[in-house]
Amino acid sequence: MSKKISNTIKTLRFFANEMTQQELAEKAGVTRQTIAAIEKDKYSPSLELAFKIADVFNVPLNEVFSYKEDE
Amino acid sequence: MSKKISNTIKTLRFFANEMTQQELAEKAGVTRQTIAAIEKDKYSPSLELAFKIADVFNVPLNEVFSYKEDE
DNA sequence: TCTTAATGTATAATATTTTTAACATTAAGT
DNA sequence: ACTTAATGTTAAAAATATTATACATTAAGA
Repeated sequence: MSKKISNTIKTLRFFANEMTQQELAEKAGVTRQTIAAIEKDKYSPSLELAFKIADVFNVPLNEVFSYKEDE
Repeated sequence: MSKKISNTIKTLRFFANEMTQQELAEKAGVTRQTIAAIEKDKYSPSLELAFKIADVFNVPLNEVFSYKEDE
């Protein structure tokens, strides 16, 4: 009944030449812990950070984050 | 040189039978002030709220929010 | 086996978003 | 002119995201 945000960051990192969390963090302008927390769904990022992460991978935001019913 | 988030909430409200800020706020589960602040670019919402707002209008997130170079 | 890079995790401090409450202004209808 | 709904706006509190620091674990290579 309720929707949740999920993401494909780990996969995207893997296909981006196995980019590390650290590298992604630097390119997105945040710390490694922030990336780790988001990857593990500890919390959902700000819209701005979501856009920045998508930009790093050169994909639209909806290829990184989706909002769907959680099964 | 820097990117900024902009949104089309006001327009979307207008085309959604002139939905008020108050109605949108209720449907998105936030207060009217939050909608007003976002409409006026006082700050960018959380990713979750961005998704909820898009859901209210039944459009993808990128039809509500965009992240582009500011002129 | 030893090192090292990468990741997992936790906690307290800081920053940002969101709420609550309040009052002002605008536009429309009567 | 009066009323009312909608919006503009502000300030302080509460909630959530992010940082900084620190230490543990894992996997891979020398």
